Amino acid sequence: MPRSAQINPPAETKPARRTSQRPTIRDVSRLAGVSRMTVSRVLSDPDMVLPATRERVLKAVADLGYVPDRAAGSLSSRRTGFIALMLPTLTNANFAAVAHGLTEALREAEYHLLIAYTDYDMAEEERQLRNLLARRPEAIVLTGAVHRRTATRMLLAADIPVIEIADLPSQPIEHAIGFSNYQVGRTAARYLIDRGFERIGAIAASPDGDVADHRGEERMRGFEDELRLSRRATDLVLRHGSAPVSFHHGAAAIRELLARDDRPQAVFAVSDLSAVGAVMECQRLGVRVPEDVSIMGFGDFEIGGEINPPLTTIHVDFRALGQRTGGMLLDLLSRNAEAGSGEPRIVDVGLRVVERASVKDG
Amino acid sequence: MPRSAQINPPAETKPARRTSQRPTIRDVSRLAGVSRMTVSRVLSDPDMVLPATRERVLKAVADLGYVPDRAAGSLSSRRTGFIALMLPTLTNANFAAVAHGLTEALREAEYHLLIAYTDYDMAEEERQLRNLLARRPEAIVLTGAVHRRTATRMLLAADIPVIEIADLPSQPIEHAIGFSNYQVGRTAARYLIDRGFERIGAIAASPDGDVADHRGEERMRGFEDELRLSRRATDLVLRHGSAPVSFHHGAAAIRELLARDDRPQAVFAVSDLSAVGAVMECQRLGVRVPEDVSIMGFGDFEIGGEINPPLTTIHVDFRALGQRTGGMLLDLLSRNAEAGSGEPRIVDVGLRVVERASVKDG
DNA sequence: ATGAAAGCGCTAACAT
DNA sequence: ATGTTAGCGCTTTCAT
Repeated sequence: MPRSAQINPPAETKPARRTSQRPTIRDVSRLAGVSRMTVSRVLSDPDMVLPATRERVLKAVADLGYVPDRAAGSLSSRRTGFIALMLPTLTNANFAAVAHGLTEALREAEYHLLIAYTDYDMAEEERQLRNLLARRPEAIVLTGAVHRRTATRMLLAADIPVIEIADLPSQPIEHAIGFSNYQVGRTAARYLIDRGFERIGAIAASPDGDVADHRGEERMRGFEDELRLSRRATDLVLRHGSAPVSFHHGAAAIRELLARDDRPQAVFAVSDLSAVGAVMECQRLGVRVPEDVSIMGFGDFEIGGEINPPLTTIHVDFRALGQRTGGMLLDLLSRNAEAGSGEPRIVDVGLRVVERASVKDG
Repeated sequence: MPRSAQINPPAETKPARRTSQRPTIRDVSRLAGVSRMTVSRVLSDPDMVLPATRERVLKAVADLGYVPDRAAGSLSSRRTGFIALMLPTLTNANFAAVAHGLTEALREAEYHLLIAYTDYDMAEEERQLRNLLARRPEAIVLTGAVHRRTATRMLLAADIPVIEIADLPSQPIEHAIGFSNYQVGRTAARYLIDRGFERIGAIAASPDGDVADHRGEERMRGFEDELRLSRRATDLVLRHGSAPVSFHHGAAAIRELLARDDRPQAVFAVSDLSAVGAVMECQRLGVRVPEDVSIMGFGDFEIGGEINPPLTTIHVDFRALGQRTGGMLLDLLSRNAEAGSGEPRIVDVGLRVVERASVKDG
């Protein structure tokens, strides 16, 4: 191929006192005898380059073990390929499933998930949010409903698509995809009332300062509202310990409830984890489920279906939620390239009672 | 403050046709009437700047809602603040705990975890690895022991600290922190042999092409070796279904084992998940644990301690593993700034049998 | 089909 | 204590 016959060295010969030893696009271009742009094209849009040139470049890339630096690419192209995801915790099967589903949906589109989690702490949410935004994600996904004002402001200022998931907020920041935790509570109460129970209880964590499970509390609010509407007492709704709940929580809470004079006939647990813990504790106490007490959970965790008796629960498809979020994201990001980002989208994925054997008729 | 009296506009006045609306360091510098470097200093090393100047800059930052672009910063400083973490899956409580522990350890040092997972697929590991390296992490943590050759080569070429975790590889790439899965198997077998059992079985997933649970298979190898050393038969070691295992796996596998003429007296499950599933299935079948069959698991998942009878298992502290990895990382990255990175470090966090009620003496 | 110039938004290194 | 210069490693844009 013709190379310019100038006396001064061409650009790609420019020496550099580099700190790192990793090859750059310039090293590849020199080795292949092309300009940096040609290397860039081979890597991003191979058909734009003559096959012969392309092969030469590809060989140079392989020989050097060249891996492009996305930070540099992002800076130039203004596309980072990051999607930010903020979760309360990773050590919850349902949230982990969301992350899993999302990653899958985004994998082909070459987006990379940036995960942060808050440990149910709103101050931490704000800190994490700032860190995330510094990475210039092209969109942000977070568990919805309650944020601090400054957090909301930062979100708005970022000027990227925002999707709130899991909890359907009454005032979404922009897009939302999830279900109503309030509705979960009402549904659970309705279900137990319809089974004919009179003394109905619940177990949840107590709301506690900055570290709180707002989602769980919403479920309890719905639960109590529905009880009241049916003229049932709400004094068997127990707030015990602090979030996040787990097996022990349920065990301790059911013990407390069973010790009461007006022991409940049926109990709704804020999470399957608590519910399973409660069932296990009943086994140990010789209290039969559901004959002596019916127990119902939320979240449809795998373990719930495996215990004896299997747990009646309320199911939300978190993995599908993650995948749908991924779909919406892809759509948002592609049409963002064309026209205005369009209307906020609110999707209720709904919920359903999964009837198993831990609840009988009252 | 004195500004140069040149006719051409000084640098900070330079107009830019920017695509994005987000404020840059230049906007802040203009508003505060200082140079960009001063802004940079206020944000990274505030004490270096006069209090009065600092306040002015901070106000400008707040007024504009300025969030620095880390991609640009990384490019310039050659420090991305990323640590890469590659896991088989996020939907396993123990791996999630590793991620959790690691994040905690790194949080203060302002490192950001880049998580990828392979779904136990080695081809995917390679793809993910390339994506991760393109983000120029300062170190990489991965679940150890088995990698493809090209993956190992990429890791070496990246010239950053590599820590293999969970599984202690026989030939570590560099640093390693974990335990020996082979030893887990031997320990389990030894424990059951010492309890006096003769017919000892095990349940695991069958190794299956590219998608395989090498760690689980290692455990089985150790288990079988120990059985042989004690002249026990290994024909009750059952490979059933495919990884990753869960409750159903254990239920199905124990059914198969119990149906045999030479039904085992004791069974080691490759994971607590399988073990719990097995115990639950026994409950349903009316097979008493441990009277009719003893069951032992691995991983010490929370649920194992909650069921009836509580599960005897082998414990590895994954969260501590994550935290220790974080500590090693911090140390490696700081001393990397000083001298050579030093010797490879291999840490065995060990394991211990947690004796509960699901195993009795044979 | 390929290349040259310019610049993305920062910070290291060297002034002053 | 603060400013200036010169890039970091890419991609955009505009030539050719």
